[in-house]
Amino acid sequence: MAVHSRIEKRDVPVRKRVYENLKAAILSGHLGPNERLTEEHLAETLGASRTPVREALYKLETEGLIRPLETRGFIVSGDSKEEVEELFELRAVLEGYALRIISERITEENLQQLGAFIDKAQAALEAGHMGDVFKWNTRFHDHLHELVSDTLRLYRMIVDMRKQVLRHRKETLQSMEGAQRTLDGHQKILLALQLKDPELCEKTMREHIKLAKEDALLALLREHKQ
Amino acid sequence: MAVHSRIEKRDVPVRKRVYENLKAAILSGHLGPNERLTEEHLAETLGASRTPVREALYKLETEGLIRPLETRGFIVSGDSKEEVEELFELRAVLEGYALRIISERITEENLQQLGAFIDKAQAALEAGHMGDVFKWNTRFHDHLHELVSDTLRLYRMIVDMRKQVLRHRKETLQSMEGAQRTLDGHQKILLALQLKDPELCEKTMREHIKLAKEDALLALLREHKQ
DNA sequence: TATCCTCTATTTGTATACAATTACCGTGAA
DNA sequence: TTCACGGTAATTGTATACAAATAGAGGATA
Repeated sequence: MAVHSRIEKRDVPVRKRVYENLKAAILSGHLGPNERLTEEHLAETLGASRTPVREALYKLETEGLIRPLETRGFIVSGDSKEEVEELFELRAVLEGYALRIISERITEENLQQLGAFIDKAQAALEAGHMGDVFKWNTRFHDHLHELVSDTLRLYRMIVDMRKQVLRHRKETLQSMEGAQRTLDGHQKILLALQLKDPELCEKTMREHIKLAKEDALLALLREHKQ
Repeated sequence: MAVHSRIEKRDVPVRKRVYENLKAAILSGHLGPNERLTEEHLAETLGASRTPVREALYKLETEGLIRPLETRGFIVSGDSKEEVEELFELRAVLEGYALRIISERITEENLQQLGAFIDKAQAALEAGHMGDVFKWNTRFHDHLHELVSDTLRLYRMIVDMRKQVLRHRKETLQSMEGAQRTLDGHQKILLALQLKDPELCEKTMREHIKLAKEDALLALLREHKQ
């Protein structure tokens, strides 16, 4: 019967739980930039020993969410203008390339699905349901990403970076005109895909993400001012 | 026994030493693809405990050099045609973008340095010193990479991927005509940089790496045939 | 012989122990 | 006050211990 020990424990590894918790705390802003992280303290807080904590920390480091201090410990990566810019620039390059690949393998069904997401987002926008707009836009991107999930490196990089972007996007999509601009971008992307023009696809996606970069930078500026 | 505090130990962390050793073993082919890695065994072999070994393993995993087995342990990543292709395609994209950035900030001094590397490689080639050709070509790329070392993410990605490439390049540059082609590529890159044309820079670097991809694939094919 | 089961040896996940390093704070001298 | 120094606390690096999970090798049964 191999009963899993006692009652409560799920089968999810502690290391994973710690990692997810930390990541969530950072991305949600609950752990602010430049906040100091020590193994012991985290272990205590999260109810684990230092071993899984330290493994989670190293993973977060390679993902760029935290960075090692000169001597000891880590701090949450800041969101300086430079870092945000670099993040978006890289996304532009990688997702641009991804769209190029996608354009060579996309099916009619995929195209319809993407179109449906755009329509739903558009409808939500007109109804003023900003939360839904965000949801369908996210679906749009996720659907695209799934189409390169077999090119593992690329997929991982894109997903990693996209997760981090969410931190800088907290208040970006709030404005109606910003949301409309995003949707227009998605429409252009869909069109490029329909034309099955790799060059155009890459270019369009790059431009789309560069626009998002501008929004993120503006949001950052606003945040710092207040 | 417990006292290992004699004179011998350098200050380099065990974890780092283990990581370097493993990486070297994999990249040199000493640990072949699909070779199974278990923590205990590695720890014993490398004269360390499991803790640093396991940290090194996780790091190698995120770098793509090894991959986790379904249930337990890791294996050295294979070099299937698909993986090699993906690796080079991504390098083409990232290094292409890097060269675009570089073109906007490169100095006259840098240009001369790069030119000098090309000249030295050319001279070595004509003298038949293939080892030196390789060395100067490597310097050429390293010098370029240093110029984006401040954009940390990009730099890390590029350096990581380049390390892995070396594995597939063992016998690539052996042929004279292959080496000459590489050198011509470097010359074109330098020219694009001198023109300070970002678009051309990106395009040229992409093409250069795609050529290298073809070489690597040919070498792989040869290897598998024999 | 084939199949299923059980028991054991491996192997990993997590916790803990301990030594080495570094930061931090307080005290005393200039 | 400011600087220097010394000792203590905090923190990390590594090793080890132990429990949980899995694979693999017989052994029993048909």
